[in-house]
Formats: sequence, structure tokens, C-alpha cells
Amino acid sequence: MTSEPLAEPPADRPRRTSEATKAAILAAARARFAEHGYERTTIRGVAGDAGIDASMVMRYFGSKEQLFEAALAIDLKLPDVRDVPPDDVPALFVRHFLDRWEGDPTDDALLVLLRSAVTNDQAAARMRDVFARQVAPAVLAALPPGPDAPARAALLSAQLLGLALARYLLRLPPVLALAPEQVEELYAPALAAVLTPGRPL
Amino acid sequence: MTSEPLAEPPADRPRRTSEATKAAILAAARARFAEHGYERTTIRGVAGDAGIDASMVMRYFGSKEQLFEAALAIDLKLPDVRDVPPDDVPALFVRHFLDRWEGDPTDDALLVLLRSAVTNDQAAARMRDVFARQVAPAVLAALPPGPDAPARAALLSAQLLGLALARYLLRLPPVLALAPEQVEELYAPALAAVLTPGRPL
DNA sequence: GACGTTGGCCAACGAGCGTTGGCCTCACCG
DNA sequence: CGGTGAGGCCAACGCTCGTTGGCCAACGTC
Repeated sequence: MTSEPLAEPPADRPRRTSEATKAAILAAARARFAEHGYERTTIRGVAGDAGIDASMVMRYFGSKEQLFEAALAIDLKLPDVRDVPPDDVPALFVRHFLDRWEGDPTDDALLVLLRSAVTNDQAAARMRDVFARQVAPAVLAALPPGPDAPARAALLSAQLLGLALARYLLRLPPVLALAPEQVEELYAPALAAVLTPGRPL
Repeated sequence: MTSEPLAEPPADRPRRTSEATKAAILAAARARFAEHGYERTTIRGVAGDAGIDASMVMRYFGSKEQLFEAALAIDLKLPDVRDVPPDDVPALFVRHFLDRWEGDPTDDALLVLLRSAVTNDQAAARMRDVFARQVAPAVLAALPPGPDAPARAALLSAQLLGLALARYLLRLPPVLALAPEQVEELYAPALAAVLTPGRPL
């Protein structure tokens, strides 16, 4: 009753192409890494989700670490804020990340990254890389130049990561209870405070 | 050459008391859990740090999970802000947490909790508990009552957790480069923005 | 000095993991 | 029709882990 490896395929296994299988593995891996982190994700589990044997994962990706590396690929698709009125930038960022996090669950590479980066140095390095190459440039475009501009950009990231942490990983009830518009309304001013030097309080 | 189990104790093992050993195990466990998280921390490693055999850990704490539970005990020692001028509250919180995080490294229960809570449900539940019992009451004391007060308190926690994440776990370079006073100066206004309803921008 | 108690070690089990290599089975090309 | 290669399965190895149980040596008390 554990499994039926006998004469099963009625019409189900239409003999996938290698690319399709690889994509299925990657999707399954992203979902598992995002939910359980690196250590607790097993090759056998990923393979099971993708409907194949664990050895196939090895064949296609070489090792668990390389599969992980492939799952970390991420493009935040941050908006270009150079043409946005400065007062609208904070709300725009909050909205953008909420949309990403709450949107397509198969595209949860960002949560993969966040969950793994906390215990996995490889993922943490990748996170720093994402910050340096994607977040920092996008934020700096909205920031008056100055010696502490990079710090402000990083602290803005810290706030957004803290939001993701509280809402999606720790699931703090009061944060979970908020509608996206409420999050935007309450949190955007906080981003603004970090973005804008010398803004009077 | 791997070890010398023979006639070793010259004068070194003064036959510790049970309480001392238990405390040594707990300290080693906190350090390992804080650095590596739950999964990558091994009983054998903890026992090695404490200078004893792995089976002793079992005898004193029952199981890895119970050891973990014991390591999660934490008291944030949050200040009472009822007598503090509202304008000073945000800076006070930032300073308090920086002091805790940057202080005594043996007292890193908070980082244990943060690092583990991301992949371990038990730790996440404990984190929610810490928020509800310690953070929320302390913050609500500094907040004008209102329907969204709990949300504001939670978002403030998100900010502080984001700061810890960026500085101590992800080690984002621009955040790491800041002196504590600079963090306080740049981040406190952001806390203020979340704390204070309707503060004009 | 006998003896129970206490702190500690050692060896092993059983399970789960990543990883390997061989074998099978179709679809397609000649 | 024969062959070849790609997609896939199965069985196993070696390792590490949490956990168990038995054994040992020192101490304290009568």
C-alpha cells in the first residue's frame, strides 16, 4: 500500500521532454526550499513532487547544492522610480513587494532566499548580491546623493525584509490581519522616514 | 591521533556538579543554535563544546527538541516607557536592542530565536509568544490607544527584526558599517513614523 | 570498609540522507 | 527491422544523525 510501481501509466506519463522535467524539478524545489529551508528540504521530497525518482534530480542538477543555487535565481523586477514623485516612492515599494509576495506562489524565489539566507551562507551571500545589484541601485535613484545614502538604502531593505519576516515567516497575527492597503498605509511613512534625510519630525 | 581516551585527567576534571554540567550544555547549545539554527546543530557538537559525551545531553534534557525548548527561554527586559517623553521612545528602543544584540555573546537567546524561527515552527510559535507577552505590552504603553495600535506595535517589531536580520544574519555591508549611534540616528525616525498615527509628513 | 548514588563514557542501533551506477523501455531514425 | 539514445526506475553504498543501554569510577555515608 506504500506505492504501486507496477504497470501504472494508463495514459499519464506522456514521456516529458528533458526541459519540462527540469522545470518541474525546479518548481518543486523552489516550493520546498521556500517552505522548509535548505536543510529540511530533501532531494527525495522534491523528486516526489515532480513525479520522478531522486536520481533524476542528480542527473539534471548535479547535486543538492547546485539545485539550490539554481532555485535562488531571482529578479526582483524593481520599478524605475526616477520619474516617480518622491512622495509616492515609499508606497510604491511597499506595494511592489506585497504584490510579489502575495502573488504567484510558484514564483516564491524571494521567500526561498529569505528563509534560506538565515541559516545558509551561500544564500546569505546571494542575498547580499541581490541587494547590491538590484535593490541598492533602484533605491539610490530615489535618494538625494549623500554619504549616508547607501546606509539608507540598506535600512530600507531591512524594513522590507522585516515586513516579510513578520508577515510570511513568523506570521505575527496583527501583521497577518492587515489588508495590503493597510500595510501600505501604515508602513510607507516609515520607509519615507529612512529615505529622506533631515525630514522634520 | 584522533583522540586520547586513555588515562587523561591530569587534574582537569574536578567532577562537576550536575547543575554546572547542565548549564554548560545549555550555554553551548545556545551558541550553536544561534550560529547554525536548529537543523545544523548536532547533539554531538553541543556535547563536544560542553566537554562531555552526547549521551549526557540526552540524560539531562531528554531530547534535542527539549534542549532546544530550554535554549529558547528569553527575557527581553524591555524598558518601561510610560515615563519617557514620547519623542525619545523610538531611539530608546533602537538603542535597547542594539545593546542586547551587541552585548554579551553568551546571552544570544534572541538570535537563537530569530535564526530558528525562520525554519522551525516551534521557534516561530515561541517568537509570537514573546511578541504578545513582552513586546506588544511594552510598545502599547507608548502608543495612543486606537484600533490599529496592535498593528503598529507589530510593524515596529518587524522593523527591529529587519534590522537584526540585515545587520547580524545577512550582514549587509552598508548596515554593518554603521556605528550603533548612526543606526540609532537613521532608524529611530522610521520607528517614530510607525508609532505615531497621523504624524504629518 | 561496604555500598548506593552520581557523573560520565562507550558501543551500538535504526533511520534518513545525498549520491552512485546499472538496468529498463520506449520513440525515433536508418 | 535493427539499433541507438534519451527519459526514467531501482537498489544499494556510505555517512551522519538522534537515541539507547550497559558499564565504569569516584564520592559520601553508615
